Amino acid sequence: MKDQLKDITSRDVDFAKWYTDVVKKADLVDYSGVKGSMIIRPYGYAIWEKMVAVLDKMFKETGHENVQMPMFIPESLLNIEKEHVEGFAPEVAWVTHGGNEKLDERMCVRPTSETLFCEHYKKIIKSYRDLPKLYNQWCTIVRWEKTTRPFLRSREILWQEGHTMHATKEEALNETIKMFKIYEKFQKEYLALPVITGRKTEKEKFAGAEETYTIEAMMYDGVALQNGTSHYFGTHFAEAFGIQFLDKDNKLKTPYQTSWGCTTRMIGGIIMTHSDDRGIVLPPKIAPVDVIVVPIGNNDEVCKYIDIVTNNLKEAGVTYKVDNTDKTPGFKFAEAEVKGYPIRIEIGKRDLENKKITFVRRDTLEKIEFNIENIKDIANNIKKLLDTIQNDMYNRALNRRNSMLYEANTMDEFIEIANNKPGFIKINWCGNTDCENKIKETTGLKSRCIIEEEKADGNCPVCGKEGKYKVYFGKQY
RNA sequence: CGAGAAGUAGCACAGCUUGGUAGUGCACUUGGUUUGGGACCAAGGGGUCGCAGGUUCGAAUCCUGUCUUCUCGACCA
Repeated sequence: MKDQLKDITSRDVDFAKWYTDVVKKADLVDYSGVKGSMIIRPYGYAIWEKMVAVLDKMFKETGHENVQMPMFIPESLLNIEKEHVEGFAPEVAWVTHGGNEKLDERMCVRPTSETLFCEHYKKIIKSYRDLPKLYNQWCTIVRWEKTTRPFLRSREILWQEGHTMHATKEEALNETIKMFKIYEKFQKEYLALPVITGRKTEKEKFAGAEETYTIEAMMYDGVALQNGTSHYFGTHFAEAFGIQFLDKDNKLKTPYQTSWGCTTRMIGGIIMTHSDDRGIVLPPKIAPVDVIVVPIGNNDEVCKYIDIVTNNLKEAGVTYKVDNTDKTPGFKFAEAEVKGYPIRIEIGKRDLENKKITFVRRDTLEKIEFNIENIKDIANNIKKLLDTIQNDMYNRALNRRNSMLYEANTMDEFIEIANNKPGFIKINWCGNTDCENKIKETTGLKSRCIIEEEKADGNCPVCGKEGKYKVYFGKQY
């Protein structure tokens, strides 16, 4: 068995090249003629569909409803909330009309839809009885990024954005945390990503937000990937848009707002966390197909067992595909590995003569012999193995991440680690943006998040003053 | 947006220096033999050389512009 597939650059030789190689080889995306606008191919889109199905269910179970808002935002509407416009100004894409019709007003393609939702909420929120409003939309947005990479950074972004309005501050804060926790649960349990979660610093939070909570995943190379955010806006937008409601006490009040979003970037996150030199490795819970069945040789006995196995899998709700192409087994194995099907079942006459079928785990490439006398039990065994793979993938990623977490008490220590070791560095931070900026200037590292469950127990390595928070710093994609 | 590299068949590339009929390998199609880690034989199909100008009798090749992709920075989910 060759260690590395044809045409895939080794992960440890050139991580960036490896990433684009596996993404292409697994047929997840293709480039289009438009910079930063990738074509998501059927297999890549199937992964997104699985993510959408799980998340959408979680959103609906927590009372959210889906809507579809306009794609264009008039300039005057975008400009209503000041911090928001300033934050987004550099990456907004403006629309010009090529025909004879003159646009009365410049419009942009939505970079995010807070303003559109606010305009709508102003119309439909009159009473405390209208609250909360818990809306979400699945759509694409446009942010004019300068450098683009498939899934990690594109100009057209496929995502989900939730926008909610609440009668009280407490309720809105709860919503912000609730959705943040849903993202965390989803990424840990389904994507097998051992994410680090916390609050963004003043410098790093979303334009216009009072608080931003973030999901930070660490990739194989120790670089951070921000995989989802949940924002609490207070009444910033609501005030700017003049949204008010009459409360039970007959007083006019301003509602409190949140928004939260995650994107196809998560697909990039899975790949950069779990995959290897042979191709992508998908966590079973998000893989479009659980099992690839590879027949070897072609005789009645093999066909018979293909039928038995697939019928059992079907009944048990395990998704599968049979590779009936006339390629050689070696080709099929390699193909199955590039695509990252969690389990491969090999059914061949040589095995059948010995009363067995072979399972191969994609994550470890371990071969497991299964006795065909227990064939009725095959689906249960596969289900158990899928669970094991899911757990093992999470634990391996967790161990790897933990091995790249560091602490620094002095600036010298910080610089030493930043220059020599990939990963995140934890410090006691005084809370001053100047210190954050200084770290960025000297090492290029930015704050990932404030760790809420840990208390500061030392001084800020930059200014030497008493630390207020524990904060992770790291490079990011 | 700054620095660098690349774009020739679906993919990987050669040809360019020194302008003169578009090449190789893999993939694809058909027929046959094969089948436990990327099979073999035979016959075939497919490209206005990223795009637009220019120089020239003649441009994949020289010149200018432009678009896309990759790498490294700065900016961001």
